[in-house]
Amino acid sequence: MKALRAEFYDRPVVEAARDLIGCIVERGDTAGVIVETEAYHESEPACHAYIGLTPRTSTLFGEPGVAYVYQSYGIHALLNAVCESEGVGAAVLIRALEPVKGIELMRARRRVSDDRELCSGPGKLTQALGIDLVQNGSDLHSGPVRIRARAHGWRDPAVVVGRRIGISKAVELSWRFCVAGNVHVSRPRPAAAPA
DNA sequence: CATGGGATTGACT
DNA sequence: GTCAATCCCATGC
Repeated sequence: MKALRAEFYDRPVVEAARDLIGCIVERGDTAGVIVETEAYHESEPACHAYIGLTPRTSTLFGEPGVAYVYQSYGIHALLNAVCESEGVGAAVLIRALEPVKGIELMRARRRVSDDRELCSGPGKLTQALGIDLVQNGSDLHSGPVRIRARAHGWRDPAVVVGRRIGISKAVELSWRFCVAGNVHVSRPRPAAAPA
């Protein structure tokens, strides 16, 4: 299982968001399969890069294949994968994982009784994997946070497309991608894929 | 330097 | 369903 190279991320961010579904995020002894993503691009106002290059957004405008980690609501760290060419502000928000490795450690960090609560949200999964602002700007190919290619059984996942969550601008864009019917997707869960 | 707004979560009614 | 927690950073005086 190989970590994804920078070329994977150096293309339209919506394509990368769709194709990251089924890939694996690994951090130390913990790992999970990506089951939910959202795309953000400097051309639309919901993206942090919309305002232009600032100290906060400099990671977004940097090299593709790098982690953009920022603090939300003062409490949560949110993990993104920087996409498109250097100089273009775009990233994929990792919104949910299906835990596959280090589940005991995740339980200890999250302190929840239901395993569906371990990684079913962007702030939950960073807590479960021990990701914080220190990892902002780190390389997703060499670690400490790595994203690996799809494993067997995830080569062609059923993906549901919908509107992004928790934003007030550019809500009409259908840039959210979820694995159909997966219980580890965050709420609100999208409708099942049409037959 | 002071202010205000979140790409959320968890506790509570 | 409602709502507070809590802090980085962009903006404005």
